[in-house]
Amino acid sequence: MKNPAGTNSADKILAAATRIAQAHGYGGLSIRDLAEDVGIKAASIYHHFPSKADLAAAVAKRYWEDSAALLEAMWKELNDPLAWLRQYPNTFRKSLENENRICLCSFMGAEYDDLPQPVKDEIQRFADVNVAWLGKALSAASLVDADETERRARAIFAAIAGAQLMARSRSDITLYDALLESYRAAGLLPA
Amino acid sequence: MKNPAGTNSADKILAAATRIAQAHGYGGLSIRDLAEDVGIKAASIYHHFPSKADLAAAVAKRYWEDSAALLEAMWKELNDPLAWLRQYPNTFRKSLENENRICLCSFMGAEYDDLPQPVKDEIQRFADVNVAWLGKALSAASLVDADETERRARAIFAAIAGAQLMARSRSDITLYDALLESYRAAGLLPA
DNA sequence: ACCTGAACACCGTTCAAGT
DNA sequence: ACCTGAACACCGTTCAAGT
Repeated sequence: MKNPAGTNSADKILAAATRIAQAHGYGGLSIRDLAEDVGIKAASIYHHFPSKADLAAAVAKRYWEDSAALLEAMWKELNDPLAWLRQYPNTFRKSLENENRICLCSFMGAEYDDLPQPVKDEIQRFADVNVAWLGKALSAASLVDADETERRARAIFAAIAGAQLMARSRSDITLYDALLESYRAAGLLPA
Repeated sequence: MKNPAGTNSADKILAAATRIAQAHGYGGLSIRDLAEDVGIKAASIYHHFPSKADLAAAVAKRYWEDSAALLEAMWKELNDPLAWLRQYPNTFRKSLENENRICLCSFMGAEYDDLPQPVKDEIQRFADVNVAWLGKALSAASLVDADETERRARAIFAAIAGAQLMARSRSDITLYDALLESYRAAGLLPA
């Protein structure tokens, strides 16, 4: 590695592109704006990534990799299964705190029809990683029957994505908290 | 009224624009494509709607009005509170059946940052109408405490939107059904 | 390797001119 | 009233040419 992480152009482009895509989606990710953000010309972006599709796929790949690392760290940091499930929604809350952004996976889920296949694949990996982690946590907590953990994990993931989306469309992060509290009160998540 | 509903140009434009927006969003709604869909030239769209923002606001307005009428009809057709709550997710299922489209409100919720204010307002009305209806149904069913109905109604709406989004990103309508079943098993919706 | 000007195809929008 | 071709200023994207 020549440079520390985040200091070379490709890293800067990926970081800026992620921020833009979380607020404006794939369609709203403008190469000209992105280039200006990074401090180069639009055409120069294509020196680092062969196309917008490749760039977006790289963004989505790094996105789920970072998410996996974060979940792994949380797993090691806490040792209470209920604490894992308590903490989990916070990663989605962070996006809203970050200027009302949402999960890349949610935005691109909406844009699904217009996504290049490689981007679709990486986006699905994000959901897979999250659902798998939730399944592990649910199993450890012994909250639902073994043959129901996978289904429940998916339901929790979908419901949290929906809560994030609704909170964004009201620009109201307290709505996100209230929705999560309702999920807990209803029994979808442990109280 | 000169023509039956849906036969004049403005109606055809609104219907086509709605379909496009449910698949590609506000940003993905191209006036040129829309015009071709309707069989006129792009410039002619502006004879019926002064701007894209006005068109989108009209689309969103009609969308929640249609939704309100549909919910009203369902209310009158069935007389069992539990049947209302059973039937409700079907309206969202219909969008997915219709070539993997999603609720206009969900897509534009993601695009929130890029929406003209009049469009934002109409989109919020859709959520308001749906949450209010769900609240009425929950009250009638006496499923949750009176001071919890509003919160629960919002939670159900958000969770269903999330399920629809996740199902779209997998192009898998059976996933939508499975998620709804999990919500019921978990206690978010009546079984 | 890294960057760029210029070109291309597209977009929302306008307008004068048609029926 | 309703429609249109042509034009405008713009933008994402590409590519050949620079250093």
